[in-house]
Amino acid sequence: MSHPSVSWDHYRAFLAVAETGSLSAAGRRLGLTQPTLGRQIAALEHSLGLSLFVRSPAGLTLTEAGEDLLPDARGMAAAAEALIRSASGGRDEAAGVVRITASEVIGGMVLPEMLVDLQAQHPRLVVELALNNRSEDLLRRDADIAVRMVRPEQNAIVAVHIGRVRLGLYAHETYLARNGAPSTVAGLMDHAMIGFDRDDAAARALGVTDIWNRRAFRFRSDSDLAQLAALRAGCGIGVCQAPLAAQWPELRPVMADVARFELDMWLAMHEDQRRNRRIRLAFDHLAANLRSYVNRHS
Amino acid sequence: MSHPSVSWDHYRAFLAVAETGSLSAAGRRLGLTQPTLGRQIAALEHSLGLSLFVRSPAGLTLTEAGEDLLPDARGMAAAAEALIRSASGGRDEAAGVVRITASEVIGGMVLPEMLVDLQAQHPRLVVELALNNRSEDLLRRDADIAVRMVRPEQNAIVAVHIGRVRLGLYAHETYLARNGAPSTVAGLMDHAMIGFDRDDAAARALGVTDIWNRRAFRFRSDSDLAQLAALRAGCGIGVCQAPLAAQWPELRPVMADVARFELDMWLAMHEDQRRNRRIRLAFDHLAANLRSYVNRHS
DNA sequence: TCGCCGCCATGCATTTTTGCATGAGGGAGC
DNA sequence: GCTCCCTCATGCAAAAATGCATGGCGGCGA
Repeated sequence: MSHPSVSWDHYRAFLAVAETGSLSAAGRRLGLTQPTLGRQIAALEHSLGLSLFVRSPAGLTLTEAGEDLLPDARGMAAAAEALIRSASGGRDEAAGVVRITASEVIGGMVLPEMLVDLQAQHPRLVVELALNNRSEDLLRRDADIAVRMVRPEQNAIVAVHIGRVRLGLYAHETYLARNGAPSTVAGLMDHAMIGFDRDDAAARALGVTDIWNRRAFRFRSDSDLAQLAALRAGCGIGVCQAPLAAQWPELRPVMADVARFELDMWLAMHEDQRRNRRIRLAFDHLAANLRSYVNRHS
Repeated sequence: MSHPSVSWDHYRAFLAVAETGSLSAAGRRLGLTQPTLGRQIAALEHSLGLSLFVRSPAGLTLTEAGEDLLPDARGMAAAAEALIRSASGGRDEAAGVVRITASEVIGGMVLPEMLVDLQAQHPRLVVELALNNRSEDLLRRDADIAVRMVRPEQNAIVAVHIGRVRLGLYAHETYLARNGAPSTVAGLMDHAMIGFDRDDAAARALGVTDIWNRRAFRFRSDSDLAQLAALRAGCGIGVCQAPLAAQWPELRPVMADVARFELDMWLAMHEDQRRNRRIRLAFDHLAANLRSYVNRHS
C-alpha cells in the first residue's frame, strides 16, 4: 500500500497514447488536450522509473518496457468497460447493454436473427456483438456472454452445453456440375479447396493438419466469413456447419459419409452475473435458440 | 467513446470506499482526505446515474447496484497491480516481483524451500505467494504464475503438465498405536477423521461425497494447513499428499491399497509473459523442482 | 447522562491540474 | 524549395480538484 500511488487516470492516458500512437490523437480520444496527456505520461514514467515511449516528431512509440505494460493496461480498460456495462441497467431491469462474444461464423450468420427476436421482446435492451476466435474474453470481462466451441474450464464461469454441431464439406451445385464431385480423399486434392490463410488453430485442434493444410487450398482466408462467402459463390469445396448449409439449398454436401466432424458448443457467462436479469434473459434466450440451431436437420 | 468519461481515479475511490466501509478509512488508504473521497463518490454516482452507497453516520454500505460493480472494480485493481509488477523489473533482468498463486498445501509446505533456492540464485528477485483454492487468478493477472490441480484451458495461458500427485490416507503412529488401523471403509467410520468444514469442493471434484462428507469428521477445518497440522499432531486419520507424507516418518499410510487418488499438477503462466526473463526463470525453476516433488518416492 | 470518538457534510483557501496559445521540427505532395 | 499538416514542448492564465477547519449526528462506555 504505497501512499502516493499512481493515478489510475495515468494508466488510461498510457493506454490511449499507446493505442493511438500520439499524444494529440490520445487527447482527442479522451477529450483532453495534448499537453495534458504529455504531462500525464511524463508523470507516469517518472513514478514507474521507466521510459515508456520514445518521442519523435511523428508521435510516440512504445519502448520494450512500455510493451510489457500494455496488456495490463488493456485489462484495466476491459474491467472499466465491464463496470460501465454493469451500471447501464439495474440488475432487475430488462434494460442496458449485453455484450456477447462468439466466433465469426456463429456471430455473423447465426446470432443476429436470434438477437433480433430478443430485442423485439425487450425494447430497452442494447446488444453488443464482438466477433473473434480467441476465447479469453469472459474472465477479463471483455464480454458478458460467450459462445464457445471448447468447454470453458475456469471455475468462476457457468457454462451450459448446447449440443454438438456437425461440420461437413460442401460445394455450390454449379461448381459440382462443372467439376464433378470427389469421392475419395485423394480425389479431393484435385479440387479447388477453400481454407485458412495463416491461422491453422482450428485444423490443429481437430487433428487434420495432414490433409487440411495451407498448400491444399486454392482460396485462402483467415476470415471464416470470407471462406463462407467464397463457398456460396461457387469458388470450390469448403467446410461449413451443417445447420447453416441446410438453409442454402444450392450448397450440396461433398463426401458426406467420410468428411464428418462434430464440435461441442457451449454457452458461458460469469458466475457473478447469474442474478443479473438482462444478462440472464439474453443467456436463456440464446441457449434455447442455439439448441434448436444445432438440432436443425439432424 | 463517450467524451467526458468517468475518471479512473473515481473507480479506485469506489473500490477503496466499498472495501473499507467509510470515506475516512478509504482516505487513509489512498492518502487522500475524507471530503475528497466524498466528492469523488458523488461524482461517480452522478455520472453513472446510480446511487452506489447508502450513507450513514457509521459509514457507507453498498447498495445492490454498487454490489454489481464491485467485481469489475476489483478487476481494475488487479490489473493495476499487475502493471506495477511488470514495471518493477525490466524484461531482461532477473530482478523485480514475481507473484505466484497455489493451493494452501503446495504453497505452504512445498514451494517455500524451492523459492529459497531461486532467490539465492537471483538475489534481486522478490517473490509474492498468494495461497487460495480458487483458480481464476491468471487471466485477471492476480498472479504471474499458478500451480494448479486442474488443467487450465483458457488459450491465452501456457501450461505445462508437471505430473500426477498421489494422495492417500495417513495417521500419526501414536494414534494408530492407541486406536489401531482400520482395514475396511466401514471400519474407517469408527475412527477420528480429519476433513473439511464447509468447503466440499475437493470432495465433489473427486466424486467421493458419499464417504468423505462433513458428518464423518471429528476434526473439521476448511484450512488444509490446519488439517495437516492436526494430522501431524496425531488427531486422527486424514488425507495427505504422498510426497509430503514421505518426509515425515511418524506418519503412516492407512489402507494404502484402497485409499488412493491421483491429481494432475499443472504449472501455468500468461502467454504474454513468456519472454519475460524473471517470470520465465521462476517458471522453469518451479517446473523442475515440482517434477522432482511429484516423483519423490514413487 | 455526559463525554468521547468515530463518522459525514459544507465553506473557504490553496494547490494542482488542465487548457490555450505559441514555437519548433519533420514528412508528404506540388 | 515551398507549403501544409501532422507532431511535441513550453509559458501562462483559468479551472478544477484537493486539503483544512468546522459543525452536526450517532453509538459506546463510564
